[in-house]
Amino acid sequence: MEYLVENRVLVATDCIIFGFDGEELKLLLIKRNFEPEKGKWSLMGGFLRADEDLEVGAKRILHELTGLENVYMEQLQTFGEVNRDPAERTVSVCFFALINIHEHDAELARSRNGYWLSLKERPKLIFDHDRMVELALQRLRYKAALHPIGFELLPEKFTIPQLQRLYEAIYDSPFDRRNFSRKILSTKLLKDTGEKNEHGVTKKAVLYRLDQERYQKQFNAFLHFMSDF
Amino acid sequence: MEYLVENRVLVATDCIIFGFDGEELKLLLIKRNFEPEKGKWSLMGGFLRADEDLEVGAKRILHELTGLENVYMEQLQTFGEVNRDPAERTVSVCFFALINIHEHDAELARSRNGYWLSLKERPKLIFDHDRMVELALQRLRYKAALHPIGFELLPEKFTIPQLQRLYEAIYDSPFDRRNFSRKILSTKLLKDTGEKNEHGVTKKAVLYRLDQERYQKQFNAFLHFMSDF
DNA sequence: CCAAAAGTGTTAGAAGTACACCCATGT
DNA sequence: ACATGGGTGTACTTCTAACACTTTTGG
Repeated sequence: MEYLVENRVLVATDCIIFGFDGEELKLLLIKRNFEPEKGKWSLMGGFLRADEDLEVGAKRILHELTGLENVYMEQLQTFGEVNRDPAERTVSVCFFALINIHEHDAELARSRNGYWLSLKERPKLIFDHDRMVELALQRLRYKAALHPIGFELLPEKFTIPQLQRLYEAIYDSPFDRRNFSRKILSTKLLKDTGEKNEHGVTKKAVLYRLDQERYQKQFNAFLHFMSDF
Repeated sequence: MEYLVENRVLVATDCIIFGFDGEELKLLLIKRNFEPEKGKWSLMGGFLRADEDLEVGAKRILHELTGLENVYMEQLQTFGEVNRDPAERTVSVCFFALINIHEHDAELARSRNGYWLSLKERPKLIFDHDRMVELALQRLRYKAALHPIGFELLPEKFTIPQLQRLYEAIYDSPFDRRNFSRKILSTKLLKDTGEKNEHGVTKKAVLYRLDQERYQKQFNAFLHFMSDF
């Protein structure tokens, strides 16, 4: 009795894609050139296929826009209000992804009408996508305060001041340089590469890379990153 | 093209219902007297109706088993592997609930074949329900270390030793009495009722109640509860 | 030589942890 | 009077937060 076709709904996946350009957090958003809501901005999304695992579907959708695989991606929440999509009953399982903004396939993104927009100054999005972004930001802040996920947004080699600018962007507030660097180094998650940043216009900063082994081990260890948060 | 009936799936809701009997954490589980998997144990679940918001559906399903409303309930995660339900493609949005075990409608639960079983010694559950319980416990531990949600599992008036036994059950490890009580009281979330526990066989402990006003305010404030965690 | 960003150390206060003694109650 | 569990204080250690000077580099 409960297995009626009328009770089946479309399951969609929407993806909040974060990037960092060295100055501020960005979102990869779609300027829709298709119906519904053509011409408006939305998250990247798509429908789950009948023969596809949920996580696989989410990764497929991310891949279709960025060309990337093996990306940090986490399930955020499922949105299921009856009228969230005016066209048809659709339940959306949201994911958020952290990617290195310089590594994605920019042409592919552009061909799908994807644009990197400032998180803070983003346009209004369709449906309940604004709520999704809000929640994703909240989750990112929460998570990044306790777990070392920020690195996912940076290139392989990065400096501590770069990392600090990232955290300042995430929390939209400044941190003390000395305390920040001490705290980060005390986690032992960074390895000195011996190299120095060539792009600096002043004193060149030391480039670090993640200590992958420790990173894997400590990932769920519940560090205490941003105490001021 | 994507709006095919074949791409529609059933959306179910499963609910991990936690309770605390003063000694250990319990789960409200269903001994299935219906197909599929008749005779086996499962979480309480049901299908989302086509005209029903997701959260409303989850609350309906919880209500059908416990008779309770206004329960602490939080979305856990959505499980969507293709073959998770062998009978038909079903995506399950999981919720977990914290309830005061003495307040639910025991007859109603029994009439639906609901039984409170020990979390630690629970039987194997059907489908991917064991994973759901694991994840729910993990989330409960995570959350309870930072937010004051434990109170949801206790009666309106409770003693600090009771609260401590609850936290010890959640983390399956002992805490120091003196530090625990100092830490809890320092949050200012408890109000002394002036009454004392009548059930004690030795010294009677002071009964507290939540300071609702502060509770609401501080709920998202990111306290640091169990530092030993 | 000046401006701009990187690197580093110290100190005071707060919070966390470990630990011991006294009190109230029922048997 | 004794066993059981409740209540409280103190000292030690660790973490956090605030803060200033020196170094490197390009222009």
